[in-house]
Amino acid sequence: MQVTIKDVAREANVAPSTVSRVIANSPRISQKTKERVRQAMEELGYYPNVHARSLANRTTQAIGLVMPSAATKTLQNPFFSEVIRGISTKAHQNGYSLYMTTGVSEEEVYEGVVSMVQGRRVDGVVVLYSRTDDKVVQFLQDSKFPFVVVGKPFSDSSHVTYVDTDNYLAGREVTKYLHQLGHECIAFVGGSQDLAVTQERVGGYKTALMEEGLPINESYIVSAPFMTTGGADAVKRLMSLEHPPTAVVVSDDMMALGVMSTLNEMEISVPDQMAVVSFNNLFIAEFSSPPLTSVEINIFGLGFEATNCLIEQMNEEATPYGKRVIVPHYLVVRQSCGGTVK
Amino acid sequence: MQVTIKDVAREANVAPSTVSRVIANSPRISQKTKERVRQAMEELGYYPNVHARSLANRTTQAIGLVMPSAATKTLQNPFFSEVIRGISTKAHQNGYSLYMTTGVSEEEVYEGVVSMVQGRRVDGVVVLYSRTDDKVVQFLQDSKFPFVVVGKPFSDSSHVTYVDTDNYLAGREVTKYLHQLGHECIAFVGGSQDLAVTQERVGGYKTALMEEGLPINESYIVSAPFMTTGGADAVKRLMSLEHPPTAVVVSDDMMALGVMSTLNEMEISVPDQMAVVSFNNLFIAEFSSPPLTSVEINIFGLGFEATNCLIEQMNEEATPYGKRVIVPHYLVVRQSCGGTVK
DNA sequence: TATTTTCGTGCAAACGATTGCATTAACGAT
DNA sequence: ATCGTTAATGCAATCGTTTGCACGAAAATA
Repeated sequence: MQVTIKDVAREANVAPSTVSRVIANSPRISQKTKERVRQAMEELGYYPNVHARSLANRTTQAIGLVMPSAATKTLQNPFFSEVIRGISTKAHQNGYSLYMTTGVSEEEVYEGVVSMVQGRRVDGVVVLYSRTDDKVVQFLQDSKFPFVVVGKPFSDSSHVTYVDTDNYLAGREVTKYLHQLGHECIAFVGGSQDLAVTQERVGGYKTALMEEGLPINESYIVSAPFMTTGGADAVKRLMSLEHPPTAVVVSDDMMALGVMSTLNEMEISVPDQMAVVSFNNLFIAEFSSPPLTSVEINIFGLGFEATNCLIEQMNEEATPYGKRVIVPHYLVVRQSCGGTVK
Repeated sequence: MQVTIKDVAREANVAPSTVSRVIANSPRISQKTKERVRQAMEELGYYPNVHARSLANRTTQAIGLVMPSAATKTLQNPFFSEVIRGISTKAHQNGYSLYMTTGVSEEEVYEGVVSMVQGRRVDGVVVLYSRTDDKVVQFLQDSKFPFVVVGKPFSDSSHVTYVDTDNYLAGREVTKYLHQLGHECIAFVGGSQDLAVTQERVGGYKTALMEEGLPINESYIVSAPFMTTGGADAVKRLMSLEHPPTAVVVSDDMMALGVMSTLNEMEISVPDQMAVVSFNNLFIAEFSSPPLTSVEINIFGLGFEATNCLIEQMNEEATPYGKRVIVPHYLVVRQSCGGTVK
């Protein structure tokens, strides 16, 4: 049977309430009693029952994680391990632990969130993706529950707190970078169009083209829904154009891997015949051949900052509504873009 | 304020206990009442408070995850995302959710486990790594708490339930495969020596050499503690030997990536001058250049099966102690080993 | 019709903490 | 010696469920 607070109380010759106050380190308890109680806790190997505690003080010391549905391949992207590492680091520092539900469909994920919020299983939620018209964000907002989004939420983003990379800027920068290297025909390969990241990055890409006086060619913009495998189709489509591009901006390292692998099969050499630049700077970027030039977006930092905001919000130290944090990024130049094109 | 069971009871004109029984779908409640109550729940948007529930029935419907400490790079290995995907799929199917603590040091991880077990936060635990002399496994065993290990636990493995690949066999097979291709000088690059996987795989490797009548050359066996970067040192050491190997067994795809990248820098071509084979068959294996020949170990399945065992154990349907499940593996041949060496 | 079963429900005691308020003892001030 | 303070602790209600047992009504049996 479990050791309860009463056992400790009995052992230390005090009331349960006193033990509780010792746990909370209340100044109202004398030093002497505290020591006696602590000793008793030690001896009996007492650990407070978290559920009793949560029930009584209406707090859980847990943060909920909302991930894309387990069915999708998205989850395989090391991006997630890394955000979670950031989240869990900050969470741990502040004594929170992590809680996750999953579901195979979006509907199930949604149900999971609802019951974790309404069932008071967590004190706050980090949402790890953002797509157009998302029920989850809507729900969290309506129930006035503390939450923060990693990435830019679509709906009403002015009222929700989120942590993001300036993807628009990053998209613009890499495109300009390619132009500086001498490329005039620059394509864009992105993930699912209803992800905010994709839209932002493609937006930056277009702006850059305009600013540099290059034409925007819609057939240069392709989206490949399935991460790596999708890359293959995208590349084939691009290369079969009358004027195939000489450089390509890929919206994710994983996808870039797929793109390069396909180019390799087609015996198109990177970077000589095709420059490739991508985003996220996952550790595999360093070890691909050729090593990828990629935008470091500090994924760990995104998770860490998000959790930071969430904790502020839960403690009601937060700005009333809708704080946004932009984590800085920078381009890491490796070999996939080669040098200047003559 | 939260909607409680009492509110529902009032609304439906029954006692709270009846509502509770409706939730549990007890056969003792008439169909008519059930409907009335369900309607009331619907109307009020009732969700049971999980903590009250856990407190009352001493069950949490949650599974704890023990991961290597967040400090290590280990966590970046996509291996983890994939096991977790397996775990969460099975967990979700059976109405369990996942709970994780982390810590920066091993000590903190241990403390996390203790308080999650003693605090009754979870009903069972999946341990995602196994090293020599592990306090966590020891503790779980001593407290007779349901748990299962992914990978082989060292201590007293006969009494603990675990799910694993036959790493010994796999190590033997790939080594023989390389020998069949004509290689005589086969090296082994592994991760940390106190991980069970490493020891098993190296064991299989040695056995194969013996069985094939090849000498065991200790300087051919190197271990590289830090995943990818470590690969560099390992390769350099191997290539500076008087008789450098012509093939290498690498104990993990990630590390193999590092190895190939270093070989690439040293202008040693894979597979022409060096054959590389590795384990895990992560999706990146397919997209590296050259694509990696790797042992598919069904990581998702490991997680899934582990959770399955755990659930059996928690329901006390399990064999008393120490069940072991071996998930089958097979070699996926791609291009990193080339064809037969003359 | 009287008596026993069965069925459907309610009562109230757990589960293991927290916390507002009451209580007691000690102590200095009058 | 009495009173008002203050400091340290205890009492008991509360958090929102579950569940063993009791109870009354209806159905089945005698």
